Amino acid sequence: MTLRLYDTATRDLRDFHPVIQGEVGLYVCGATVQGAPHIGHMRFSVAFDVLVRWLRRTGLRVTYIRNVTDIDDKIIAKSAAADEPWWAWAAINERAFSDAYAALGNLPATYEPRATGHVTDMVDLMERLVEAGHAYQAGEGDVYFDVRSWEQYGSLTNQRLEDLAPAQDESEVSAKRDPRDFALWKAAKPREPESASWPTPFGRGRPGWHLECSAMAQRYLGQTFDIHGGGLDLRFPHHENEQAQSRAAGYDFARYWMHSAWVTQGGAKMSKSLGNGLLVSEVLQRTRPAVLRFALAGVHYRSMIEWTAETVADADATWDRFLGFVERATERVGALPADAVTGAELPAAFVAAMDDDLNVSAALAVVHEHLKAGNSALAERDDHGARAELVAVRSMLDVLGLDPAQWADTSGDSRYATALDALITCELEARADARAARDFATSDAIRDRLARAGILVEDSATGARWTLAATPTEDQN
RNA sequence: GGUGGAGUGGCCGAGAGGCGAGGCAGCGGCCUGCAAAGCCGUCCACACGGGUUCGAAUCCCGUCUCCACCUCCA
Repeated sequence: MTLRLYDTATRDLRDFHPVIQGEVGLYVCGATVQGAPHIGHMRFSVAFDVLVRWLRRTGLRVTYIRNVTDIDDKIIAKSAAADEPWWAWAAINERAFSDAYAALGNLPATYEPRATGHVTDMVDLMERLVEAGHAYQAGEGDVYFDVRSWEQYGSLTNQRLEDLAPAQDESEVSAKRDPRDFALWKAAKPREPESASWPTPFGRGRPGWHLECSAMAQRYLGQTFDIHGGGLDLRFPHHENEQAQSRAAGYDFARYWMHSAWVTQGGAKMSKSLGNGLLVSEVLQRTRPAVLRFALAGVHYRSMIEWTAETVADADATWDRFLGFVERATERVGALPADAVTGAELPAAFVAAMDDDLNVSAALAVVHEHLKAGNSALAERDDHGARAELVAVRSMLDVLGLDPAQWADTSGDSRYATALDALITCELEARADARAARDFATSDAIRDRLARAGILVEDSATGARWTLAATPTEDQN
């Protein structure tokens, strides 16, 4: 069984064969750090994190590049409005993105290059394109890619040049040979800070968005690499332009193109301009990070996720089921060594699902089957069976970045947890005594009192255990 | 207008010619002093209209609805 991935360029599933046996180069377009991340931004990061985890789990060595676009029109405009230097504004938001990526359990990228750190690479690429006759200087220091010089323009998104609507910005059109030509380089403007421009043979200016990614991908992954990813909305013009300029410069560039779908609200794409962007930081105030990750990662990466209260509630319930089993099983059979999870042989059905273009829904169905078997084993006091299913469940969830044992809350001072457990154990002992004496009024009063504090009591086959309520109850604020 | 995608049971969501997807909620049962958790059962759907086929949610033809990109966007 080989991995099959949906290639946006060919619009079908293709067997995945890396350029270099055993290694994968993956470039994913990261964020333009003009503002704080909303949950829609996390969709791509989670989707490609699952891809990276799966590739690595199957034994491939993955070089994962996720760039940061830290110079662009909006960053300059917003920083000016906020009276901050553009680079400070970019840094603040880059930090917010990094925090959000980490909070959702995304593995760090191998390298996370910033556009401003690769200006010379971009200028080199631009000069090469000008020399080859695929780009030209216009006006003060603008450099454009000549789309008519490149016959294959439009091949990524299956569009013909004559079908593309011409750009509407009249002021820019004048300098271009063709209104569909796109900027490789933008001349410095008098009102913009001088630090936001760099010298080039064509004059001072700053890079266009598309050029950045072509240059950085080549710097870290070479002239030909395996997979280029990003959000679906980047297909055109961004990725089309990247491919055109890279190939026109003589490089093969990406061999597979993958695009993740987005998060919608009321059917519309979540975005700040529509005012429906839920900030990650806001959502995490009332939703456990693992639940947010599950909500984003539990659906196929090419399907839209309509975000409602029920989306979160569903994810919450399922996560509790995962967590509950792993905790109960671990209490019974003891903690598993790390390599028992990461080195376990995965159920064949799970492998088949993941190999089928990362079909996480089908993969999760396999998880649920093993979870059910594990719960049954626990009920039958079959420790061998319970352990085997614990290994299966945790190893599968680990591939999705959702191993409950890894999401255990280790924040804060463990002395508090120990003290809390001791106190609750006292309560549970008192309750057990009352139950033994068939004084159910007392035992229920204890249970109710704990419940009001957000502590849930379960009577398992081997005695009472307690958990914290998943979501803060309604009376809290 | 061009390009790409989607419509599956109360809800979420896989599948893609015959075999139970899975989950949530509901209902019935088991377990429990009662609960909770868990387990078992139940709920048999595929936008619409035709057609092909022994057999279609899955193929073909037509229709409707929705979304996205074509301007910055994960």
